[in-house]
Parts: sequence; structure tokens; C-alpha cells
Amino acid sequence: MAEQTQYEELVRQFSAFGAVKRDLGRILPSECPAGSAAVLTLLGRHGDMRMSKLAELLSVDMSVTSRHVAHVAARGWIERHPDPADKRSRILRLTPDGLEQLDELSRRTTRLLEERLADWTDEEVGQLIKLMARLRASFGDCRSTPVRIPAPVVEETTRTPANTK
Amino acid sequence: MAEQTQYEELVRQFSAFGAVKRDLGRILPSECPAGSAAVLTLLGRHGDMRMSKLAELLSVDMSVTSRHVAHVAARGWIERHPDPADKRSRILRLTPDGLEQLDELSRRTTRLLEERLADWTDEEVGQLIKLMARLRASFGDCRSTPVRIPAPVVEETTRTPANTK
DNA sequence: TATTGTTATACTCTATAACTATA
DNA sequence: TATAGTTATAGAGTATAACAATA
Repeated sequence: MAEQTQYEELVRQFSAFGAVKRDLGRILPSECPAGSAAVLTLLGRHGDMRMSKLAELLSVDMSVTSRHVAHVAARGWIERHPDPADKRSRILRLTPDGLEQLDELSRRTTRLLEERLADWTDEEVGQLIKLMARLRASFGDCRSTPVRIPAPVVEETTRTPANTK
Repeated sequence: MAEQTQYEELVRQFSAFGAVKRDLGRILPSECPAGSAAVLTLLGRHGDMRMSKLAELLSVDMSVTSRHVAHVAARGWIERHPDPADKRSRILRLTPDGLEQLDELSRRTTRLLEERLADWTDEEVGQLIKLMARLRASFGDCRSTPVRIPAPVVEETTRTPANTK
């Protein structure tokens, strides 16, 4: 259990992390934004799967998944096959073009990280991976546990209340 | 220097991190989205500053900063004072209401992190903070060094080229 | 001329809700 | 009735470009 000061610092780091994500986003092919890249990456790593499984791996709503999938399918990077066992479902599969796109993504991101993390040791990168994976688990495993937000504390002053409309 | 496989795993963790950010975002007051929270946090931590300084700390374009600042100013959480030394510039300052909003933010995020990271040690949280700070430095310090993106490798096949329109 | 800041526009990502088709 | 997936809509975040005011 950590202290409040540490938590505030952690939140600041989370916020600032956006700049890293954007830097990474800038090197993506213009036809393949981050959402598409995530779809290709997960299909390459886990193999064929249905929409609902992909949505779970992406940790986003299925409606969002559907949009990303439509984008990559329109470019011929994946195919959507009917599932013989359940006609409501569709099985997603990388095409050869999709595999090639995935390779291109890998080349670009590796190149960027080689440059940005040139002075990081193998072990440091591994540490960061491990901690971020644990972070994701700590959040993801309690996704069904929304934290109670208590009503704001009403302070005993004569000040005009903050606008909380 | 790390291996390509490690870099690919790191990118996957970066991508999945969005779920953590969204979980954190869900507990924010409806009037105070993440962008506003970041403005208040940085003003609380670094004290009064001008727009350009804030934009640098946020690592976003000043146009974006301007929008966030307008949002929090409209709610009375900050004031924009003219800079006597440079009439083009505006000095941003937290108001008492802004300070109170900042306290509320701190309470909420601390509560969430206490719950999510209940089984993390103080040291593990410190490790993550340290590595994310270093990551930010590694990226931020080379912001003027856009990575060269070589033309995609044309492979020797008879396959129809990928659509790179 | 260069810099500070604002505004208009456009794009990506996301969630909610309504809907279709199938189980 | 419940579930898999799609689509319409709305909201947040961001960048680029054009602009106004001042240095």
C-alpha cells in the first residue's frame, strides 16, 4: 500500500504518458491508425477469433471494435468468415496483406523505440513491461467493481459553492 | 539496447494502457474531464505560469492548451491575469474554487488507486513512477528528432500490392 | 518579422442506445 | 428472452492553419 503523494505522482505520469502514445502514433501509416494497428497486432498474436473475443482483448466496447474491424477489413487486411457453429458470429482472420501490414508496423515501431530507448538496458525495458502488465491486470481484473464516489464534502464556509451543475 | 520482441511487447502494453486511463477518467467529475484535471494539477504543482509554459508541461499544442484553459476558466477554477511584462501573454492562477476542485480530484483518484493497487508495495509503485518518468524523458527529449520512415520494402512477388493510396 | 494566444476545422478514439439477426 | 454484431450519435482529445495583438 502506497502513500497518497505517490498516487498523485503516478496519476501525473499517466497523464504525461499521452505524449509517448502520440509520438508513436505519428509514425503509423496514414491508412493504419492506432486502432487498426491494435486489431492487426492482436490477430497476429492470438490467431483467428470472433469479434467479442477481440473486443475483450482490446478492452473496448464491441461497437468500437466493430468500427476498427470494418476499417481494416475495407483495406483487405483481414477477412470476416461466418462461424458455422453460430450464425450470429464472425471469425476474423488476417490476410497475407494484413500480415505484411503487420510487419511494416513492427518495423516502424521497432525503429522508433530503438532510437528513443537507445540508452535503456534490456532489463529496464523488461521491468517496464512487467509493471505495465501488472498495472493492466490490477485494473482489468476489477472492471466490474466501479469505485464508489462519495458526495463531495460540503465545507463549512460562507463561500459560494463551486459550480457542480 | 533491447530486442525487437521486447519492443513489440512494450508497444502492446502501451496500447492496452488506454483501459487504465479510461478507468481513471470515469471517476472524474462530469464538469472536469481529463484535460481540465491536468491543467489544475500542473498549476497546483508548479504555481502560476503562462500559457506557453503550461502547453510545454502538458506536452500538447498551445491551441489544445487554450481550449482546456478556457474550460476551467469558464468554471471559475483559474483566472487569467495580464502579464505586465508582455501584453501578449496571460498568467494563469488557481482560484480558491480551483484549489478545492483539485482536492476533490485528488480524493477521487487516490481512492481509486488505493482500491486497484491494494496489493502493490510502496516500492513497486515507486518503480513504475520512475520508469514512466524515464520513458517520458526518453521521448520528450528528442521531440525534435522525427524518426525517418523508410519507404516500405517492395517484395519480390506477383501479389497485388497492398492498397497504400 | 517573430511570438503569444485564440479560434475554426478536421480527424481519431470512445461509449450509449437503437436496431437486426440468430440462439 | 438473450446474445452477437452493426450503425447512428455524441463527447473528449488532438493537430494544423488562419488570425489578432504585441514584441
